[in-house]
Amino acid sequence: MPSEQTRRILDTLRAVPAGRVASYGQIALIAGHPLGAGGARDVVRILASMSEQENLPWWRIVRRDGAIALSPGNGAELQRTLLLREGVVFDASGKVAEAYFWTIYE
DNA sequence: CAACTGACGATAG
DNA sequence: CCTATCGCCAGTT
Repeated sequence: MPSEQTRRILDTLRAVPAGRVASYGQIALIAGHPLGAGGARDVVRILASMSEQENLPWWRIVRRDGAIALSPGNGAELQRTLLLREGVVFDASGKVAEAYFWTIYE
């Protein structure tokens, strides 16, 4: 069973609108986690093991610099495809433009 | 129950 | 600009 904090993260993840992306640290911050870099790890672990069973939009989570976090061959290609399908655009370096990052105000 | 595992991120060099 | 390190700790095996 997920802890209270974990559920908060799960909830925050589900709040990310389609066509938008969010960083691990951002999710942690919104979920009220001890932040910086440590909190992001929680998001990572949670997504890494529970994304499938929890019905989470794991593909909308990217690194703070906008790059896909997954290793190539481990789902990175799939993630990129899913995001493109939602209207997210990648720049020449294979990163998502900052403009696509989610903000809690909308 | 102990060990293992990381989809990160900030900072320093 | 890039690489290397360190911190962080729940969830899975």
